Order: sequence, then C-alpha cells, then structure tokens
Amino acid sequence: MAVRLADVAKEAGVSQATASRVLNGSKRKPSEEIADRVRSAAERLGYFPNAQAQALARSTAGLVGLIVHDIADPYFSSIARGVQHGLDGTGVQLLLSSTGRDPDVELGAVRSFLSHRTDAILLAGSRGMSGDDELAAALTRYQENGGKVVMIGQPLALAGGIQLDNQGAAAELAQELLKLGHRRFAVLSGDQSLATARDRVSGFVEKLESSGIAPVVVREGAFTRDGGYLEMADLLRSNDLDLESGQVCVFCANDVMALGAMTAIRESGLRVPEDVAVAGFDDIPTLGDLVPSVTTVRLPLEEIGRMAGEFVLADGDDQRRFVVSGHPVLRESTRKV
Amino acid sequence: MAVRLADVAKEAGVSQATASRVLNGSKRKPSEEIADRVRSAAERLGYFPNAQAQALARSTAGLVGLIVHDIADPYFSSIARGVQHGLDGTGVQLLLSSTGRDPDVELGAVRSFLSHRTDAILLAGSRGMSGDDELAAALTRYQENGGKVVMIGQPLALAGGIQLDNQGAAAELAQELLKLGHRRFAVLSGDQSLATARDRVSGFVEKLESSGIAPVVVREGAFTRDGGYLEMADLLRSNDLDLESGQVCVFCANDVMALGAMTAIRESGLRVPEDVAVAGFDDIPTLGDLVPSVTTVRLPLEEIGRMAGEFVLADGDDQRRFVVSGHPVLRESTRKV
DNA sequence: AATAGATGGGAATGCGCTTTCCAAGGTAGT
DNA sequence: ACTACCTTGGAAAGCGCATTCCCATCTATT
Repeated sequence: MAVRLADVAKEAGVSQATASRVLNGSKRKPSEEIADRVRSAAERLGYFPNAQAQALARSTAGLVGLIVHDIADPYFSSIARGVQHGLDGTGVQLLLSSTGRDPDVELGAVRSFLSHRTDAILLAGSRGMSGDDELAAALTRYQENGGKVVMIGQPLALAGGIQLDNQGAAAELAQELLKLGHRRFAVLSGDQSLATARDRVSGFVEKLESSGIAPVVVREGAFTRDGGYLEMADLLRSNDLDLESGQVCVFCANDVMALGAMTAIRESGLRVPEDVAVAGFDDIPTLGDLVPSVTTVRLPLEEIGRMAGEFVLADGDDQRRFVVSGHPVLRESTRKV
Repeated sequence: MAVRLADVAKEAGVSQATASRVLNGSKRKPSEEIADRVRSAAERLGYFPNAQAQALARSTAGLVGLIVHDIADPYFSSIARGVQHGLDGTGVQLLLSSTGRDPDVELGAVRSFLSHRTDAILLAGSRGMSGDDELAAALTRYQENGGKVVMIGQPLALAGGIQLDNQGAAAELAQELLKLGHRRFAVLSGDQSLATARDRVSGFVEKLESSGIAPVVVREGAFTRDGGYLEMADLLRSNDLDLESGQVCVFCANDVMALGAMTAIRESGLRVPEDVAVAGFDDIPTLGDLVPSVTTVRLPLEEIGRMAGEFVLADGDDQRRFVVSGHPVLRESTRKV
C-alpha cells in the first residue's frame, strides 16, 4: 500500500508526529491552521492509516473476535447481528469464526484471535469445557494479558457476560403447557453435553415432575434441525409415544429442532397440533410465519448480542454477568385438543 | 501482551532471526536440533506470534473482509458460512460487516477494511453502485494497491467473483409455473434499486411476456420479510388481484418476502395455494419445513460462499467470473387448483 | 591440499505508526 | 523586566516481527 503518514506529513510540510496528532484522535490538538493543512494533504493523497501499524504502536487492535457454532443457524446469526449493532459507530471490527462446534477449530479460532490481539473474545453458545481444557487455558492466558472474554448464552467460570435463564424459561414454558391441559410430554433434548440443552431440558422436566408428571420419553440427539427430524421420526416409528392414548406434547430443546420434528410428524401422516403438539425454544425470526405457528420461548437474541457487543467495549475488568430471561410464547402448535 | 519472539529466542539461546525462521514458515529451515530447542522454548513460554507485527513486516495481513447486507438474513448467513468454509484451514481470518444496506455504513466498512489491509474484500448482495460512487472509488483504489475485490451475487464492472444467473433462473421458474397451468401472476418485486431484485423480476416477467402473458400487478417494496408481508397485505386489501376470477400465483423476489406474503395471505383468510399460490427465490434452509412447502429457486448459497472464499485466496489478479445458476424447486405452494 | 560453493546462524534494518521527550516560542504573573 | 509556566511542533525511540546481508563453518570438486 502506497501512501503513508510520512508522505502526508511531507506534503503538508509538517512533521510526522504532527500529522499523526491531527489525523488520529490524539490528546494534543495542533492548531487549526496546521490541522487543515494536514487534513487536506491526507485527502489529496488518499491516505488511509494502516491499522496494523496503529495496533502495533498503540497495542490495541480495534478488533473483537466472535466465535459461534454455526453462523447459518438463526440463533447465532441473530446474535451476530446484535453484536454488530452493539459495535456500530465505535470503529471496532468484528472477526468472525463459525466453528461447527468442533473443539479443535474452536481452539484454532481462539489462538488466531490471540495472535491478532483482539481486544476481546466473544463466545456464543455453550460448549462442554472442562477446567483443564486447552481452550480454557488459552482463554485464561488471554485474560491475564489483558484480553476480555465475554460469554453469550452460557456462563463460564472464568468470564462474565450475558447469560440466559434457560432453565427458568423452560420451567415457565412447562407451566404454561400444563395450564393448557397438556399432560403427556416427550422431550427431544438435543446434545446433552451442551449446557444450553441440558438446562432447558432440566428446567422443563423438573417443572413437570414438581407437578407430578414424568415425560413419556426423553430422547437425546443432535441440537440441530436434522437432529430434531431424525429423533422425531425414530420416535414415531418406535411407537413409544402411544398416541392412541391421546395427544402428546413434544418439547424440543430449540426451534430448529422443532422445525425438523414437525416435518417428521407430518411425513408420518400425523397432524400438528391435533395428534402431536410441538414446542421449541429461541423464537427464531421465521417461527411466527409458520403454519401452524410454533409455541416457543422468546429470547431477545439480537438484544443479547447487542448487549454483549456493548459490554465488550466496557472496562476490561468488568466481569459482571447479566442474566436475560426468556418467556413463553404460546402459539397454535400446542393447542390442546 | 507479554511474550515476544525475542523472549523465545533468548530462552532457546538463539538469535531472533533463527527463532522467526523456525516458528513461522520461512524458506530457510534451521537444523532440526535448533528447531526443537526453539519450539520447546516457545511452548514453555506460551508464545503467540503477534499477527499485527507479522502483517506489518510481511505486508500481508491474513485477513479478508466480508460485507453483507444483513447477517441475520438466511441468504447472507448461508453465504457467510460458505465463505468461512472456503477459508478453513488457511489461517485466514474473516472480518465481518453487516451493513443494513446503508451506503454510508458500507463505505465505512470498506474504509475500515482498507485500514486493516485485508488481503481481499468480499461484497455479498447487490447495491446500487454508480460508477462515480465513493464506494467504487475506494474499491478501485484498493485494487490498485493490490487488494482483491470479489463480488458475490452481483457483477461489478471492476471486479471478478461469483455471479448468480438470477435472470435465467427466474425465467426457468416462470416457465415451470406456466407448465403447471398458472396464467395469472402477481409480482412482489422488492426494492428495484437492487440489481438482484431487478434481474429476478425482469427474468420472470420477460418470460411471461414472451408467452403472451402480462402479470396482473407488479408491486415494489422492501426486499425483506416485512416488505413481503406489507405489500401482500396491501395488495389483498386493494383487491387488484380479483381473486374471484381464479387463483393467482404470486412471485416474490426472495424467500423471506414469500414468508411474509404467506402470512399476510393467511391473515386475510385466504389459503395457500388454493386461493393464492406463492413462489420465492433462494431456497433458504427452513423453506422445506414449511406447510405448505414453498416453491422457489434453489441457489447453492453455501457453495457460492465457499467458492468465493476459495477464490479470494487465489492469485490476486485473477478476475474471472463464475456464473452459478439456480433451478426451480416446485413444491406445494404453487399447486395448481 | 586448495578453493569454490553451499549451509547455517546472527546483526541490523525496516514495516507504518504512536508517543514520549525536547526545544522553542508565548503568555502571564510579580 | 524577569522568571515560571503553558503551548506547539519536531526528533527519535520504540511496538514485534520478517528479512536482507554478512560471516563463519562445512562439503564437494579438481
């Protein structure tokens, strides 16, 4: 890249130091006349500061890293959008890594972020992280060096961030479904090594049990659309649900699972909600446009992302945790018949 | 950040040059014994190269910038996922900017990418860019300085990239719908200042007209879910469709618009496809799980992103254009009754 | 055995910028 | 009028690394 600060300085007939002070928010403001000269020189030459060099000199990069499981998943893309908004206008850029939930890729991403000296790392979604994990170690070292780690969605011993009250919200949902008169439940739990899935399921099931009801069946599977589809199809094939005894309400640990499950239900010739009621979790954007519309727990995903984006810019030692709660949204898919 | 290459070198008892050669893929490979010493020293100290400094010294950053209109839109998030995949294993990191289609934000993002000396800039989605645009100017300067510009989805005079044959695919869709027996069409065109929307609509309409059919009505609106919803609702209220004369097939310039439109249709008490048939464009992931399933044009979005991600790493002067075609997927929403 | 050539390691320079630290000029206070 | 202080611009020292020379040590050639 061609034009450097030194060129601008020469063009303006001032020292490089002065040029730097004019063009980049320094404490010291040169006189208005000189400033004008510098600015117009910069303009004329088409000067762009080299962020790398600035980062090196300032030892702060103006970058934050965001790690998500899958950017194509509406859950994460909504969060990403929020983060982006939270960062708007600050000049901070977002480094994105979509890891496909692969721990190695995740570790690689964190390492890369460390290398790029991102000012903060945002981790969205939960992961089974044991304390002696390499990932945990890398993050800890990062923090020791002044980096900020912010969790989105799941707490982490070592970091603050935005938490979701998955358990509480799931309990609320269970309560509402009970109120509607549902008594027979199945649970598609997703991958129980994920804290998010675990909390949602435990919140739901415990609430049921405290009302004296045990789910007919709880099935584990992938925490994805296909996971929901496959498990539901399998479940229907197994006949464990004993649908002759009446409608069953299936709680899916997230919305995309619910989507898959609903397709499986339809493909086996059953109706939602008449034969099988379905509830999801997250309230991803398209959910309201479905037929039947799907009961879920509304999570302010974008807002969560925004909070995280803003929080990231705050004081580096701020380790607060914000808990965001979600609330049930009852729609047609859980109509009691 | 604490530990530098110099520290590693000292720890290993070698010069910084040697340490550098060992740790970062240099041509010259020091002897195996020395290399081991250096590597173990690096390990012991927990050394991470400073990407900023490397970038400065190497004058290449290992970054590419991706600009999308809205990362929460499945169209773009699918592409982003593909790009990420295309970059996998290369060590290149993705700088993401979701601009909300705001030209100023877009320009800001490009400027920021220039500052960060990204090796390439990927622009997804179309934009009304006149030749004398500031954005075009910035991109041109970027190219002159060795940066690579890659368009995804829309051609741009100054850059290569992956194009979509929106027009051809839309024509194919029209053809198929005609084959199904549809004769009365409405078009929700989205924002016609976007080349993507324009091409899709023109391809569709021209095909109709070459068969002697003119759409009953073409309505412009936002290229979003809400745009589809609002225009459709409005359209139904206006009664321009004259539904008593029979089923109308509504072509929406993208899938999320179709989603919104379908909700509007249902809310007004009509049925899809019995009263109004609906077709979209893109084949976003959730589309097959809907009821009724929605006819659309399948675009290999993720594949497109992946191609772009890989293309980006190719020779800087490679200005080729790849044209990706899409094909109709007929589903229930356009069943002829 | 003598020398050209190859190999391996180190000192030093530069990437582009920020930021002390200095010096010079100005202002105010007594 | 003189000292004390504030303001302004400039010189120069890094920030952490890659890389170009350069020198020393080895190997191959005749």
